[in-house]
Amino acid sequence: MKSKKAKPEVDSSTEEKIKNAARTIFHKKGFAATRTRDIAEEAGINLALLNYYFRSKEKLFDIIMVESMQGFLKSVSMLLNKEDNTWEEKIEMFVSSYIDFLMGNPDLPLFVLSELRSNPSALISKMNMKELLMKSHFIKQFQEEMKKGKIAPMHPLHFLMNMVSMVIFPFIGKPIVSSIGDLKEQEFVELMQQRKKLIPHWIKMMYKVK
Amino acid sequence: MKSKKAKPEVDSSTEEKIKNAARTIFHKKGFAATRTRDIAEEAGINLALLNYYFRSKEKLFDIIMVESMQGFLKSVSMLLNKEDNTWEEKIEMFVSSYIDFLMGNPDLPLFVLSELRSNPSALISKMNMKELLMKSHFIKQFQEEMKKGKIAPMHPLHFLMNMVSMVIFPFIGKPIVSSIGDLKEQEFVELMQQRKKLIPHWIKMMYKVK
DNA sequence: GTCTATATACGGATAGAC
DNA sequence: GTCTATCCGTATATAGAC
Repeated sequence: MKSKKAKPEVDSSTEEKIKNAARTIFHKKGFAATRTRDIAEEAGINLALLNYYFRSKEKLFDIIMVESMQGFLKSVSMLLNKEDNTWEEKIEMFVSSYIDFLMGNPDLPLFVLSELRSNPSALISKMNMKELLMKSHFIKQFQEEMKKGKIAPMHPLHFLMNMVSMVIFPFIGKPIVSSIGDLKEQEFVELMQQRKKLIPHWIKMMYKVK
Repeated sequence: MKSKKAKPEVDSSTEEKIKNAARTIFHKKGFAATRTRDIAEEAGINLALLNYYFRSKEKLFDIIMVESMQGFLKSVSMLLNKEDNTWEEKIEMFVSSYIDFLMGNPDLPLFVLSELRSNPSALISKMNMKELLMKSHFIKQFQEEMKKGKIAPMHPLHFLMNMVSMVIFPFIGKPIVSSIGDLKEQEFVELMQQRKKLIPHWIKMMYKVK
């Protein structure tokens, strides 16, 4: 779109301001419900500038979407592929850092998952997550434990789904959860903090062979 | 909208056809991305008829939304308030019936949760889920177990979130999950069938006091 | 690069014939 | 009740001045 200057500007160049505004609003409302006017206003610039920098709403959206997917998956894959920790340690690190990440990006999971529904194969196929996750060192460790008989045998996907779901779901269901539990924002945060310790504990318990 | 006939027609009256079409498309694409023209086409009728029966897109949407919320919560609250089973039995019944329900309505959870984000307090406040769930017989049973020291003490919300998330998340994340695991539709179904037995087992394990 | 003004397209809703 | 044709608001995108 625009060539980088030799001396890069501060992070709030016009282009960055638009991207940040777009990220905020796309995450909150999704592609279809977002109006470019709202992005322009949020960014404090004029509507025409948005098209000057990004040509179209779709193009801007694609950029945000790719970055969001990367953020969504980065911490997962990074941790899962470290070779120098036990799988229990990795779970602790993953759960803790992912909850922190989601506290700063609470709208991201619902955004990614619901946009993926409208747009099934397009992006997913590009980033081959199968290799990334199913053949990761972490999954291998997990399969080792099964061989040793220390945890019950099952498809590794169950394990992955359970861990990720327990971390992510409270953020996806935040409105309902807060309503059911009658939680103020601060109380929600406290519950999430508790889960950093609780989830790894639960995971260690739940797969034990009797 | 339209007064019921004394002899009710078959289920595929025009009004029902439109509602069914609307449900399908709203669930798949959400409110903003759905065009009334698509609903009309899916229903096999003309666009004008849609407005004749439901006045506006919003009105039609509200009807679908309320029904969806009820479906989304009905099986939860029904089972949780039965008085004549142990909590372990209730978990088994809930998980099994809810997974079956979601197999027939795979798009419903993501639909409800993402529309709730745009429309926070509107509907949620109407159906007071706090009373329904937190004061349910099921939660009381759970709290009894904690008093007896049979399961570790914690906020009941953790328990609720974990159970619901393990059931729902695979459906919400189906595109990603299927991509990661390289699953065909049939394989996905098999995994879900397995979870009917696995989730109750995991839940019994994970809260045990050492 | 940034703005104002405007062209153009699209989607929801209605008028009116049958 | 159901259709065709059309209106009209809204949102994206562009032209053109500064």
